[in-house]
Amino acid sequence: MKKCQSHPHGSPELPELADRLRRKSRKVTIPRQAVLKVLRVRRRPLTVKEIYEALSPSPCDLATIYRSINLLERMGMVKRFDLGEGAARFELLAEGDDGHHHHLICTRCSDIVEIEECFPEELQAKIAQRNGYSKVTHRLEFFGVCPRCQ
Amino acid sequence: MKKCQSHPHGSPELPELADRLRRKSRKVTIPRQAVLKVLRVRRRPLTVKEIYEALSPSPCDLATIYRSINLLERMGMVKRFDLGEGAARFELLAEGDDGHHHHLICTRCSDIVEIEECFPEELQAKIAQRNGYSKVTHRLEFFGVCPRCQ
DNA sequence: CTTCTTGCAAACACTTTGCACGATG
DNA sequence: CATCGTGCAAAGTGTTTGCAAGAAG
Repeated sequence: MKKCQSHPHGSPELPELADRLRRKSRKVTIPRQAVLKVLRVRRRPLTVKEIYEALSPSPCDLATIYRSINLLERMGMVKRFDLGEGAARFELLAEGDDGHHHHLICTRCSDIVEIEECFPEELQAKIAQRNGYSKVTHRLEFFGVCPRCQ
Repeated sequence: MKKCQSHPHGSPELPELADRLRRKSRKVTIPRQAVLKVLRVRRRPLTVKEIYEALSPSPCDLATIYRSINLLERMGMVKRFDLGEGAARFELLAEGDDGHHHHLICTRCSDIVEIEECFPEELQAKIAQRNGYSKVTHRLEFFGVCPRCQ
């Protein structure tokens, strides 16, 4: 009797995720479903350790989470972010979404807000051109002190 | 008979660096001078391993490089960059320079170009304000394919 | 001669991998 | 039942730390 939430935040539902796995002839296993579920329920980008802890009291091996998350990343279902904390963070991606967006992170409590703004395209084009680079993208994250930590 | 180069790229000279150390009552040791020298001669941000290799055939311990670089960072003489490669990179800072700038990195050969453009201030202010964050900065790096790798 | 640094080795945190057992399709 | 995934343990990075020997001021 599971509630049929309509994609809050654009998060795909679990059955859809299972489908995506099957379509690529990947097995839909307990750990993979669990990882997807955690990523879907928690909104902010999670570290592997956070996923692991969210999975207890019936956790799976850390190695399994790493393998799952890497698979999901290769399949384009999950996006990896490096917020410079030493550990990578992962976010669920809606189908077709390339996941390009940025975050604002509280340097005190690690609260994370998703940001819609992006680096201006014309400016990036100018940078690419001036240096003769092609296929230029960027990685951009903001840091500050959140309201509650001030 | 060392050439008295005038700060290319704004890099401080070695004696000046030694002075900065002494002023903070830190000892001017062989390894520290060596690390500073490597950072000064090579222009691009270097990893600890690169510094280590540049130091051979008379290298010092890796731990010493880590300790030196951390000290120099705390003293504001060196700036750490996380370009998402797993290993941090370090650049020499001119005195007074906070080192805030960005890079364009070739995803094929890891060539690194320094970029003068920055994320627009008004936009950043807007982001900070909308989310109630204070003291907001950003980390921004560009990735692409350099002319030679295309 | 006192204090700070170094080298070495061990310890750490995050992540990956080899292999035999186990579950999925 | 063939294939793929898991748990476990070990190994691999990048980085830090404890400690005794050594160098700088």
